Amino acid sequence: MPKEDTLEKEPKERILEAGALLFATKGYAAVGVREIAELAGVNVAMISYYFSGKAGILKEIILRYFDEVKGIYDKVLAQNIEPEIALKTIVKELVNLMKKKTIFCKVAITEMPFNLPEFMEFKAEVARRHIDYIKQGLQLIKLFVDDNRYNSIITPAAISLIFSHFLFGPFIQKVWNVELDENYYNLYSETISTLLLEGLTGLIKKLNNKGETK
Amino acid sequence: MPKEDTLEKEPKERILEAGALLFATKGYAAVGVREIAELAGVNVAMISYYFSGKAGILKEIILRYFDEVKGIYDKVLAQNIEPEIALKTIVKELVNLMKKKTIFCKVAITEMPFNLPEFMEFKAEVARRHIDYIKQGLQLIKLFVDDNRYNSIITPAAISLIFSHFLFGPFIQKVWNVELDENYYNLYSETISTLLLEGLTGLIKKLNNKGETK
DNA sequence: TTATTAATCAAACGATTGTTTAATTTTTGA
DNA sequence: TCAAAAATTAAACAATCGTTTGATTAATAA
Repeated sequence: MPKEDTLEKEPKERILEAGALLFATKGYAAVGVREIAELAGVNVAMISYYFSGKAGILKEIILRYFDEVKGIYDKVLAQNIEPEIALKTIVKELVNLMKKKTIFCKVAITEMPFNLPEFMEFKAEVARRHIDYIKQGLQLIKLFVDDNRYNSIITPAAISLIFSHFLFGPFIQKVWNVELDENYYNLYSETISTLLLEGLTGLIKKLNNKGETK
Repeated sequence: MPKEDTLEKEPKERILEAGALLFATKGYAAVGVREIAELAGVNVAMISYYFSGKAGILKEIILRYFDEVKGIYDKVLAQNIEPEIALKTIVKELVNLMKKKTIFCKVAITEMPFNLPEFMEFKAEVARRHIDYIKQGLQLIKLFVDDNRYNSIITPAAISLIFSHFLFGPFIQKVWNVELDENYYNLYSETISTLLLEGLTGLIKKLNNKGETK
Protein backbone atom coordinates (compact mmCIF):
# COMPACT_ATOMS: atom_id res chain seq x y z
CA MET A 1 0.00 0.00 0.00
CA PRO A 2 1.62 3.25 -1.10
CA LYS A 3 1.68 6.05 1.41
CA GLU A 4 -0.34 8.38 -0.78
CA ASP A 5 -3.35 6.20 -0.09
CA THR A 6 -3.28 6.68 3.63
CA LEU A 7 -5.60 9.43 4.78
CA GLU A 8 -3.21 10.68 7.40
CA LYS A 9 -0.36 12.84 6.21
CA GLU A 10 3.27 11.97 6.73
CA PRO A 11 4.51 12.33 10.31
CA LYS A 12 6.86 15.16 9.34
CA GLU A 13 3.97 17.14 7.95
CA ARG A 14 1.79 16.37 10.92
CA ILE A 15 4.49 17.65 13.26
CA LEU A 16 4.76 20.83 11.22
CA GLU A 17 1.03 21.45 11.33
CA ALA A 18 0.71 20.66 15.01
CA GLY A 19 3.64 22.96 15.75
CA ALA A 20 2.13 25.77 13.70
CA LEU A 21 -1.23 25.44 15.39
CA LEU A 22 0.26 25.46 18.87
CA PHE A 23 2.77 28.23 18.16
CA ALA A 24 -0.03 30.35 16.73
CA THR A 25 -2.25 29.98 19.76
CA LYS A 26 0.25 29.88 22.61
CA GLY A 27 3.45 31.35 21.27
CA TYR A 28 6.66 29.54 20.41
CA ALA A 29 8.27 29.57 23.82
CA ALA A 30 5.11 28.50 25.61
CA VAL A 31 4.76 25.28 23.63
CA GLY A 32 6.53 22.10 24.68
CA VAL A 33 7.77 19.45 22.31
CA ARG A 34 5.70 16.79 24.04
CA GLU A 35 2.55 18.77 23.39
CA ILE A 36 3.44 19.04 19.71
CA ALA A 37 4.22 15.34 19.49
CA GLU A 38 0.96 14.41 21.16
CA LEU A 39 -1.12 16.57 18.84
CA ALA A 40 0.76 15.23 15.83
CA GLY A 41 0.34 11.68 17.07
CA VAL A 42 4.03 10.89 17.00
CA ASN A 43 6.78 10.15 19.47
CA VAL A 44 8.66 13.08 20.98
CA ALA A 45 11.92 11.90 19.51
CA MET A 46 10.51 12.32 16.01
CA ILE A 47 10.79 16.09 16.34
CA SER A 48 14.52 15.98 16.78
CA TYR A 49 14.68 13.24 14.17
CA TYR A 50 12.95 15.26 11.44
CA PHE A 51 13.66 18.86 12.43
CA SER A 52 16.74 18.45 14.61
CA GLY A 53 14.97 20.20 17.47
CA LYS A 54 12.01 22.37 18.29
CA ALA A 55 13.49 25.42 16.59
CA GLY A 56 13.67 23.50 13.32
CA ILE A 57 9.88 23.40 13.13
CA LEU A 58 9.64 27.16 13.33
CA LYS A 59 12.43 27.65 10.78
CA GLU A 60 10.63 25.41 8.31
CA ILE A 61 7.36 27.30 8.82
CA ILE A 62 9.01 30.66 8.22
CA LEU A 63 10.88 29.46 5.15
CA ARG A 64 7.76 28.03 3.56
CA TYR A 65 5.83 31.19 4.21
CA PHE A 66 8.43 33.42 2.61
CA ASP A 67 8.58 31.15 -0.40
CA GLU A 68 4.87 31.69 -0.89
CA VAL A 69 5.18 35.44 -0.49
CA LYS A 70 8.03 35.54 -2.97
CA GLY A 71 5.87 33.62 -5.42
CA ILE A 72 3.10 36.19 -5.15
CA TYR A 73 5.38 39.18 -5.67
CA ASP A 74 7.18 37.58 -8.58
CA LYS A 75 3.95 36.64 -10.28
CA VAL A 76 2.20 40.00 -9.94
CA LEU A 77 5.19 42.21 -10.65
CA ALA A 78 6.11 40.22 -13.77
CA GLN A 79 2.79 41.24 -15.32
CA ASN A 80 3.79 44.91 -15.47
CA ILE A 81 0.24 46.08 -14.92
CA GLU A 82 -1.13 49.41 -13.77
CA PRO A 83 0.19 50.56 -10.35
CA GLU A 84 -3.15 50.70 -8.61
CA ILE A 85 -4.27 47.34 -9.92
CA ALA A 86 -0.93 45.78 -9.07
CA LEU A 87 -1.20 46.95 -5.49
CA LYS A 88 -4.75 45.70 -5.22
CA THR A 89 -3.73 42.35 -6.71
CA ILE A 90 -0.82 41.92 -4.32
CA VAL A 91 -2.97 42.73 -1.32
CA LYS A 92 -5.69 40.39 -2.52
CA GLU A 93 -3.20 37.56 -3.11
CA LEU A 94 -1.58 38.08 0.27
CA VAL A 95 -4.96 38.05 1.96
CA ASN A 96 -5.86 34.91 0.06
CA LEU A 97 -2.67 33.28 1.21
CA MET A 98 -3.42 34.18 4.79
CA LYS A 99 -6.99 33.00 4.52
CA LYS A 100 -5.85 29.67 3.09
CA LYS A 101 -2.98 29.16 5.52
CA THR A 102 -3.89 31.39 8.40
CA ILE A 103 -1.99 29.55 11.07
CA PHE A 104 1.23 29.16 9.12
CA CYS A 105 1.21 32.83 8.15
CA LYS A 106 0.46 34.02 11.64
CA VAL A 107 3.32 32.02 13.08
CA ALA A 108 5.73 33.05 10.33
CA ILE A 109 4.89 36.72 10.80
CA THR A 110 4.58 37.04 14.53
CA GLU A 111 6.71 34.29 16.02
CA MET A 112 10.32 35.25 15.80
CA PRO A 113 12.23 34.30 18.93
CA PHE A 114 15.07 36.64 18.21
CA ASN A 115 16.56 36.03 21.58
CA LEU A 116 17.70 32.61 20.45
CA PRO A 117 21.15 33.29 19.01
CA GLU A 118 20.72 30.79 16.22
CA PHE A 119 17.66 32.67 15.04
CA MET A 120 19.26 36.09 14.89
CA GLU A 121 20.94 35.88 11.51
CA PHE A 122 18.27 33.62 10.11
CA LYS A 123 15.60 36.19 10.88
CA ALA A 124 17.67 39.10 9.56
CA GLU A 125 18.18 37.37 6.23
CA VAL A 126 14.54 36.43 5.90
CA ALA A 127 13.28 39.87 6.92
CA ARG A 128 15.54 41.65 4.45
CA ARG A 129 14.21 39.43 1.70
CA HIS A 130 10.62 40.28 2.52
CA ILE A 131 11.33 43.96 2.72
CA ASP A 132 13.15 43.86 -0.58
CA TYR A 133 10.05 42.45 -2.23
CA ILE A 134 7.94 45.25 -0.83
CA LYS A 135 10.47 47.81 -1.99
CA GLN A 136 10.55 46.38 -5.48
CA GLY A 137 6.79 46.29 -5.50
CA LEU A 138 6.33 49.87 -4.38
CA GLN A 139 8.96 51.03 -6.86
CA LEU A 140 7.30 49.28 -9.76
CA ILE A 141 3.89 50.64 -8.93
CA LYS A 142 5.26 54.16 -8.59
CA LEU A 143 4.27 54.53 -4.96
CA PHE A 144 7.83 54.45 -3.74
CA VAL A 145 9.28 57.29 -1.71
CA ASP A 146 13.00 57.38 -2.28
CA ASP A 147 13.95 58.26 1.28
CA ASN A 148 15.38 55.83 3.77
CA ARG A 149 13.61 57.39 6.72
CA TYR A 150 10.23 57.33 5.02
CA ASN A 151 10.78 53.75 3.93
CA SER A 152 11.53 52.70 7.48
CA ILE A 153 8.10 54.07 8.36
CA ILE A 154 6.04 53.16 5.31
CA THR A 155 7.15 49.57 4.85
CA PRO A 156 6.32 48.34 8.36
CA ALA A 157 3.13 50.39 8.20
CA ALA A 158 2.05 48.69 4.99
CA ILE A 159 2.87 45.22 6.28
CA SER A 160 1.08 45.85 9.56
CA LEU A 161 -1.92 47.19 7.68
CA ILE A 162 -2.21 44.20 5.38
CA PHE A 163 -1.79 41.69 8.17
CA SER A 164 -3.78 43.58 10.80
CA HIS A 165 -6.69 41.16 10.70
CA PHE A 166 -4.43 38.23 11.45
CA LEU A 167 -2.37 40.01 14.04
CA PHE A 168 -5.55 40.43 16.04
CA GLY A 169 -6.45 36.82 15.47
CA PRO A 170 -9.42 35.36 17.33
CA PHE A 171 -10.16 38.80 18.78
CA ILE A 172 -11.95 39.93 15.66
CA GLN A 173 -14.56 37.22 15.93
CA LYS A 174 -15.01 37.68 19.64
CA VAL A 175 -15.32 41.46 19.71
CA TRP A 176 -17.27 42.25 16.53
CA ASN A 177 -19.01 38.95 16.06
CA VAL A 178 -18.60 38.98 12.28
CA GLU A 179 -18.78 35.91 10.10
CA LEU A 180 -15.40 35.23 8.53
CA ASP A 181 -16.60 33.88 5.21
CA GLU A 182 -15.35 34.50 1.71
CA ASN A 183 -17.37 37.69 1.37
CA TYR A 184 -15.76 39.06 4.48
CA TYR A 185 -12.25 38.47 3.21
CA ASN A 186 -13.14 40.07 -0.10
CA LEU A 187 -14.39 43.10 1.77
CA TYR A 188 -11.25 43.01 3.88
CA SER A 189 -8.78 43.02 1.00
CA GLU A 190 -10.84 45.67 -0.79
CA THR A 191 -10.89 47.89 2.27
CA ILE A 192 -7.23 47.43 3.09
CA SER A 193 -6.28 48.11 -0.51
CA THR A 194 -8.23 51.34 -0.45
CA LEU A 195 -6.77 52.44 2.86
CA LEU A 196 -3.26 51.71 1.67
CA LEU A 197 -3.69 53.20 -1.79
CA GLU A 198 -5.45 56.38 -0.66
CA GLY A 199 -3.05 56.74 2.23
CA LEU A 200 0.04 56.40 0.08
CA THR A 201 -1.15 58.66 -2.74
CA GLY A 202 -2.26 61.23 -0.18
CA LEU A 203 1.12 61.09 1.50
CA ILE A 204 3.03 61.40 -1.76
CA LYS A 205 0.87 64.29 -2.89
CA LYS A 206 1.53 66.05 0.39
CA LEU A 207 5.27 65.45 0.09
CA ASN A 208 5.32 66.86 -3.44
CA ASN A 209 3.39 69.96 -2.40
CA LYS A 210 5.84 70.50 0.41
CA GLY A 211 8.71 70.21 -2.05
CA GLU A 212 7.13 72.79 -4.38
CA THR A 213 6.35 75.41 -1.78
CA LYS A 214 9.80 75.18 -0.32
CA MET B 1 16.69 58.10 55.69
CA PRO B 2 13.48 58.20 53.67
CA LYS B 3 13.25 55.91 50.67
CA GLU B 4 12.82 58.78 48.23
CA ASP B 5 16.44 59.67 48.79
CA THR B 6 17.79 56.36 47.63
CA LEU B 7 18.83 56.40 44.01
CA GLU B 8 17.60 52.89 43.37
CA LYS B 9 13.89 52.50 42.92
CA GLU B 10 11.74 50.28 45.08
CA PRO B 11 12.17 46.54 44.51
CA LYS B 12 8.62 46.23 43.21
CA GLU B 13 9.27 48.82 40.55
CA ARG B 14 12.61 47.26 39.67
CA ILE B 15 10.94 43.91 39.15
CA LEU B 16 8.34 45.52 36.93
CA GLU B 17 10.97 47.21 34.79
CA ALA B 18 13.18 44.15 34.55
CA GLY B 19 10.18 42.06 33.60
CA ALA B 20 9.10 44.53 30.95
CA LEU B 21 12.58 44.69 29.45
CA LEU B 22 12.94 40.92 29.30
CA PHE B 23 9.39 40.29 28.07
CA ALA B 24 9.92 42.86 25.34
CA THR B 25 13.11 41.30 24.05
CA LYS B 26 12.47 37.60 24.59
CA GLY B 27 8.75 37.20 24.93
CA TYR B 28 6.77 36.44 28.05
CA ALA B 29 7.00 32.66 27.97
CA ALA B 30 10.70 32.64 27.19
CA VAL B 31 11.65 34.58 30.32
CA GLY B 32 12.22 32.86 33.64
CA VAL B 33 11.50 34.35 37.01
CA ARG B 34 15.09 33.88 38.10
CA GLU B 35 16.29 35.96 35.18
CA ILE B 36 13.89 38.75 36.11
CA ALA B 37 14.94 38.60 39.75
CA GLU B 38 18.60 38.73 38.84
CA LEU B 39 18.17 41.76 36.57
CA ALA B 40 16.06 43.49 39.18
CA GLY B 41 18.59 42.65 41.87
CA VAL B 42 16.10 40.94 44.12
CA ASN B 43 15.42 37.45 45.37
CA VAL B 44 13.23 35.18 43.24
CA ALA B 45 10.64 34.90 45.95
CA MET B 46 10.04 38.65 45.77
CA ILE B 47 8.18 38.18 42.51
CA SER B 48 5.55 36.00 44.09
CA TYR B 49 5.61 38.24 47.13
CA TYR B 50 4.82 41.44 45.24
CA PHE B 51 2.99 40.19 42.16
CA SER B 52 1.78 36.78 43.33
CA GLY B 53 3.53 35.13 40.42
CA LYS B 54 5.13 35.81 37.09
CA ALA B 55 1.81 36.54 35.40
CA GLY B 56 1.16 39.34 37.87
CA ILE B 57 4.04 41.33 36.42
CA LEU B 58 2.52 41.22 32.96
CA LYS B 59 -0.93 42.09 34.26
CA GLU B 60 0.43 45.15 36.00
CA ILE B 61 2.26 46.26 32.84
CA ILE B 62 -0.86 45.92 30.70
CA LEU B 63 -3.06 47.72 33.22
CA ARG B 64 -0.68 50.65 33.51
CA TYR B 65 -0.43 50.95 29.75
CA PHE B 66 -4.18 51.05 29.25
CA ASP B 67 -4.51 53.66 31.94
CA GLU B 68 -2.15 55.88 29.98
CA VAL B 69 -4.02 55.28 26.74
CA LYS B 70 -7.32 56.08 28.41
CA GLY B 71 -5.79 59.31 29.68
CA ILE B 72 -4.81 60.34 26.18
CA TYR B 73 -8.19 59.62 24.64
CA ASP B 74 -10.07 61.36 27.42
CA LYS B 75 -7.87 64.43 27.23
CA VAL B 76 -8.01 64.88 23.46
CA LEU B 77 -11.66 64.02 22.97
CA ALA B 78 -12.74 66.38 25.76
CA GLN B 79 -11.35 69.31 23.79
CA ASN B 80 -13.93 68.89 21.03
CA ILE B 81 -11.55 70.09 18.35
CA GLU B 82 -11.60 69.66 14.59
CA PRO B 83 -11.69 66.00 13.42
CA GLU B 84 -8.45 66.07 11.49
CA ILE B 85 -6.54 67.81 14.24
CA ALA B 86 -8.00 65.51 16.86
CA LEU B 87 -6.82 62.47 14.95
CA LYS B 88 -3.38 63.93 14.48
CA THR B 89 -3.19 64.82 18.15
CA ILE B 90 -4.20 61.36 19.29
CA VAL B 91 -1.66 59.74 17.01
CA LYS B 92 1.03 62.13 18.17
CA GLU B 93 0.22 61.55 21.83
CA LEU B 94 0.19 57.78 21.37
CA VAL B 95 3.53 57.93 19.58
CA ASN B 96 4.89 60.13 22.36
CA LEU B 97 3.75 57.61 24.92
CA MET B 98 5.44 54.83 23.03
CA LYS B 99 8.60 56.84 22.62
CA LYS B 100 8.70 57.63 26.32
CA LYS B 101 7.82 54.13 27.52
CA THR B 102 8.75 51.99 24.56
CA ILE B 103 9.32 48.78 26.43
CA PHE B 104 6.20 48.93 28.53
CA CYS B 105 4.06 49.71 25.51
CA LYS B 106 5.59 47.00 23.40
CA VAL B 107 4.97 44.41 26.07
CA ALA B 108 1.45 45.63 26.75
CA ILE B 109 0.55 45.56 23.07
CA THR B 110 2.28 42.44 21.87
CA GLU B 111 2.56 40.17 24.88
CA MET B 112 -0.79 38.69 25.65
CA PRO B 113 -0.46 35.02 26.56
CA PHE B 114 -4.12 34.34 25.98
CA ASN B 115 -3.55 30.65 26.26
CA LEU B 116 -3.16 31.03 30.01
CA PRO B 117 -6.70 30.55 31.31
CA GLU B 118 -6.29 33.23 33.92
CA PHE B 119 -5.51 35.76 31.21
CA MET B 120 -8.51 35.00 29.02
CA GLU B 121 -11.11 37.24 30.62
CA PHE B 122 -8.55 39.79 31.65
CA LYS B 123 -7.53 40.26 28.05
CA ALA B 124 -11.11 40.40 26.78
CA GLU B 125 -11.97 43.18 29.20
CA VAL B 126 -8.85 45.16 28.41
CA ALA B 127 -9.20 44.73 24.64
CA ARG B 128 -12.82 45.88 24.65
CA ARG B 129 -11.85 48.96 26.58
CA HIS B 130 -9.17 49.90 24.07
CA ILE B 131 -11.47 49.31 21.12
CA ASP B 132 -14.19 51.38 22.74
CA TYR B 133 -11.82 54.32 22.97
CA ILE B 134 -10.99 54.05 19.30
CA LYS B 135 -14.65 53.82 18.41
CA GLN B 136 -15.50 56.87 20.48
CA GLY B 137 -12.59 58.69 18.93
CA LEU B 138 -13.50 57.89 15.35
CA GLN B 139 -17.12 58.79 16.02
CA LEU B 140 -16.25 62.14 17.49
CA ILE B 141 -13.92 63.05 14.66
CA LYS B 142 -16.52 62.07 12.06
CA LEU B 143 -14.40 59.33 10.51
CA PHE B 144 -16.57 56.58 11.82
CA VAL B 145 -18.20 54.09 9.48
CA ASP B 146 -21.35 52.82 11.11
CA ASP B 147 -21.02 49.24 9.94
CA ASN B 148 -19.93 46.39 12.15
CA ARG B 149 -18.04 44.61 9.37
CA TYR B 150 -16.13 47.71 8.38
CA ASN B 151 -15.33 48.45 11.99
CA SER B 152 -13.91 44.99 12.48
CA ILE B 153 -11.53 45.82 9.63
CA ILE B 154 -10.79 49.48 10.22
CA THR B 155 -10.14 49.40 13.96
CA PRO B 156 -7.43 46.70 13.92
CA ALA B 157 -6.01 48.34 10.82
CA ALA B 158 -5.74 51.69 12.57
CA ILE B 159 -4.17 50.21 15.67
CA SER B 160 -1.68 48.16 13.64
CA LEU B 161 -0.79 51.23 11.62
CA ILE B 162 -0.14 53.43 14.62
CA PHE B 163 1.90 50.79 16.41
CA SER B 164 3.65 49.41 13.35
CA HIS B 165 7.01 50.88 14.30
CA PHE B 166 6.96 49.09 17.62
CA LEU B 167 5.59 45.85 16.30
CA PHE B 168 8.71 45.61 14.19
CA GLY B 169 10.86 46.57 17.12
CA PRO B 170 14.64 46.37 16.76
CA PHE B 171 14.21 45.46 13.11
CA ILE B 172 13.75 49.03 12.04
CA GLN B 173 17.16 50.05 13.29
CA LYS B 174 18.85 47.00 11.89
CA VAL B 175 17.34 47.03 8.42
CA TRP B 176 17.14 50.75 7.59
CA ASN B 177 19.84 52.02 9.88
CA VAL B 178 17.91 55.15 10.85
CA GLU B 179 18.58 57.19 13.95
CA LEU B 180 15.62 56.99 16.29
CA ASP B 181 15.81 60.50 17.67
CA GLU B 182 13.07 63.01 18.39
CA ASN B 183 12.99 64.19 14.79
CA TYR B 184 12.42 60.68 13.62
CA TYR B 185 9.43 60.16 15.88
CA ASN B 186 7.97 63.48 14.80
CA LEU B 187 8.29 62.37 11.20
CA TYR B 188 6.79 59.05 12.18
CA SER B 189 3.68 60.43 13.82
CA GLU B 190 3.25 62.93 10.97
CA THR B 191 3.52 60.22 8.35
CA ILE B 192 1.26 57.77 10.14
CA SER B 193 -1.32 60.50 10.71
CA THR B 194 -1.32 61.33 7.02
CA LEU B 195 -1.57 57.70 5.97
CA LEU B 196 -4.45 57.10 8.33
CA LEU B 197 -6.28 60.33 7.59
CA GLU B 198 -5.94 60.13 3.82
CA GLY B 199 -6.74 56.45 3.87
CA LEU B 200 -9.88 56.88 5.95
CA THR B 201 -11.23 59.90 4.06
CA GLY B 202 -10.52 58.14 0.78
CA LEU B 203 -12.34 55.06 1.97
CA ILE B 204 -15.34 57.01 3.21
CA LYS B 205 -15.52 59.01 -0.01
CA LYS B 206 -15.48 55.78 -1.98
CA LEU B 207 -18.20 54.28 0.18
CA ASN B 208 -20.40 57.35 -0.26
CA ASN B 209 -19.92 57.32 -4.04
CA LYS B 210 -20.89 53.69 -4.09
CA GLY B 211 -23.99 54.46 -2.09
CA GLU B 212 -24.99 57.25 -4.49
CA THR B 213 -24.54 55.35 -7.71
CA LYS B 214 -26.47 52.39 -6.39
C1' DT C 1 15.70 -14.30 1.52
C1' DT C 2 18.81 -11.45 3.62
C1' DA C 3 21.54 -7.51 4.65
C1' DT C 4 20.91 -2.50 5.05
C1' DT C 5 18.72 1.49 5.97
C1' DA C 6 14.97 4.22 7.75
C1' DA C 7 11.47 4.98 11.06
C1' DT C 8 9.60 4.66 15.53
C1' DC C 9 9.53 3.84 20.25
C1' DA C 10 9.92 4.02 25.58
C1' DA C 11 12.94 5.56 28.81
C1' DA C 12 16.11 8.39 30.90
C1' DC C 13 19.24 12.58 30.70
C1' DG C 14 20.42 16.84 33.24
C1' DA C 15 18.73 21.40 33.32
C1' DT C 16 15.34 24.61 34.26
C1' DT C 17 10.54 25.89 35.17
C1' DG C 18 7.31 28.79 38.73
C1' DT C 19 6.17 28.54 43.37
C1' DT C 20 6.43 27.69 48.37
C1' DT C 21 8.44 27.17 52.78
C1' DA C 22 10.55 28.51 56.87
C1' DA C 23 14.08 31.14 58.83
C1' DT C 24 16.15 35.67 59.17
C1' DT C 25 16.75 40.50 58.75
C1' DT C 26 14.86 45.09 58.49
C1' DT C 27 11.49 48.43 59.26
C1' DT C 28 7.78 50.32 61.73
C1' DG C 29 4.96 52.23 65.41
C1' DA C 30 3.82 52.57 70.28
C1' DT D 1 13.24 50.22 73.77
C1' DC D 2 10.69 46.56 72.28
C1' DA D 3 7.16 43.87 70.20
C1' DA D 4 4.69 43.44 65.69
C1' DA D 5 4.78 43.72 60.87
C1' DA D 6 7.08 43.88 56.58
C1' DA D 7 10.74 42.67 53.70
C1' DT D 8 14.16 39.56 52.20
C1' DT D 9 16.64 35.39 51.99
C1' DA D 10 18.41 30.49 50.82
C1' DA D 11 16.71 26.19 50.07
C1' DA D 12 13.75 22.85 48.44
C1' DC D 13 9.39 21.61 45.95
C1' DA D 14 7.37 18.89 42.18
C1' DA D 15 6.81 19.57 37.40
C1' DT D 16 8.29 20.28 32.98
C1' DC D 17 11.79 21.53 29.65
C1' DG D 18 14.37 19.89 24.98
C1' DT D 19 17.33 16.36 23.73
C1' DT D 20 19.64 11.83 23.51
C1' DT D 21 20.12 7.01 23.87
C1' DG D 22 19.65 2.33 22.64
C1' DA D 23 16.50 -1.08 21.37
C1' DT D 24 12.90 -2.45 18.22
C1' DT D 25 10.07 -2.48 14.16
C1' DA D 26 9.25 -1.46 9.26
C1' DA D 27 10.71 -0.57 4.68
C1' DT D 28 14.00 -1.09 1.07
C1' DA D 29 17.08 -3.17 -2.14
C1' DA D 30 20.17 -6.81 -3.72
